[in-house]
Amino acid sequence: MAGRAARPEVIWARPERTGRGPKPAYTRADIAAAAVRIADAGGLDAVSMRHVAAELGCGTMSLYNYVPRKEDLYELMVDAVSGEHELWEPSGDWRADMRRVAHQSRDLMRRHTWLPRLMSGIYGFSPHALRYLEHCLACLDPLEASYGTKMELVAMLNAVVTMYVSNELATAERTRSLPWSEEEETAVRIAYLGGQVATGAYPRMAAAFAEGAGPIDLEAVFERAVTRVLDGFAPRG
Amino acid sequence: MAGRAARPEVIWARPERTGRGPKPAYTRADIAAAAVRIADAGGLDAVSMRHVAAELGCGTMSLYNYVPRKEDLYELMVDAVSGEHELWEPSGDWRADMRRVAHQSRDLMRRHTWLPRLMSGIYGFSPHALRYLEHCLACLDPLEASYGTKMELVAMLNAVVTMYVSNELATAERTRSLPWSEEEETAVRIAYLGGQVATGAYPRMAAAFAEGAGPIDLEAVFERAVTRVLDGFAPRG
DNA sequence: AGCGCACTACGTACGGTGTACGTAACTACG
DNA sequence: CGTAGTTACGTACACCGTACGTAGTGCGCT
Repeated sequence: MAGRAARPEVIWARPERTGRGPKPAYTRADIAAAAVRIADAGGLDAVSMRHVAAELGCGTMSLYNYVPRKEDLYELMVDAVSGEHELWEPSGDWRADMRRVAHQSRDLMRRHTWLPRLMSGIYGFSPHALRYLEHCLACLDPLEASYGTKMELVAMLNAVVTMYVSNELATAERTRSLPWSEEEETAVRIAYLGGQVATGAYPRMAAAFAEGAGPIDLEAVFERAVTRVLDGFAPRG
Repeated sequence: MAGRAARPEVIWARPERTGRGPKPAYTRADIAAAAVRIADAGGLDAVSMRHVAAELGCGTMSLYNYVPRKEDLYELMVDAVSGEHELWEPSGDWRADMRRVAHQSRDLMRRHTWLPRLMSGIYGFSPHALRYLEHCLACLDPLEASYGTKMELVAMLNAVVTMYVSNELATAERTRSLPWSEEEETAVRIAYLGGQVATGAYPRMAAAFAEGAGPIDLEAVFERAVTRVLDGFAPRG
């Protein structure tokens, strides 16, 4: 009758250690690290309670002492890799600093390709997320704007970076690990798209694809996107 | 030895009807509609092959004649609701038109709250997505820019709208359907956040929360975000 | 006309999932 | 010191995606 109390709390609010029973064998950081290791190696779908428990070397159900629901495990994972954000002394040039933040976020998501999928569903302010946000706000000190506006800037930058990496990964993933060769794959897609476009129903799409015949410079796309976001918040003048 | 040929093709490339065997009992639209109905009522997690099949009134495995993998079912769903986009004759004012597009996207995601979760993982250009894109490009005809730039505009607008609705839904979802009362929930969160902030480690976060004491006007946040995106693409002057 | 094949339909079965629940060992607090 | 609250973990259940086999159906070819 231990009253596991499946109250849907925020996991960060529940203390990691309540000095009553036996010492917990693992820390939240341990568990998060194990889950991250699995996700990095085998993708997010490989992250199951059994799998993580096995990686830790404990029984499956023991995990539930630390993590009330799997969703919370996800939160732990996001927080863990958020800790990889390198924080620096703000330079005084908020645009340069935020640019650097954007690049770091992108690198982070490239390193942990499951991150974009999880970012959309996370509510809470995890410890590392707080540190990250505080750092962004510090970088934005030179910008004359309300904190509300600064938060909007950070949110918008994150949205753009996340979407960018999602697209990047989606196209990259598609070219890999298919029984078809890459050329055949793209050929099939081109054929389909070409067929649709050739109906004449989508003249502008046709023009767009004709225009972008060569390979797209994704790096340049990213830089432009970041620049545009920052421009939108720069004081007019 | 029917060679079900689980080739990872694009579902839109495979013809809906190959005039050989018995007539299919359902169309893709039927299936998509059933799945959408289920997702609207019970959330995305309620969408299972068995469930959708039951809703259609057929055996579970019959579904696999129409949809090779569940992921493709998702694509069908996204395409189906994309068809709800109302298209109009471009007004000549591209900013106004894109603003309207943004509002429509937001309404669509509010109506189908599972959409944001799926949007991140969809690669292909479904029929309705093509129509939608073509319409956006038509609205952008007055804007003097390359099609590449216009595509970037649409992508960015979508990213921002999606992220906005995700946040909106996340906060809305949290206040609902918990054994706790809403007041208690927010109290717990405030207590946690307040505790973190009170450590003094996050002075700017503290200031930000102090500043935004009142309820946030989400509508205004959305308008500002859209405006900023569009401003970023307006010709300098 | 009639054969054959590609297609539909669907039941069964397998390996996986999240997690509720019960039991046993353990430790800090009253 | 007892006892309450915690950790540890095995078992069990409902559900998932889907591979596979079988039976029936009707178009296309000879």
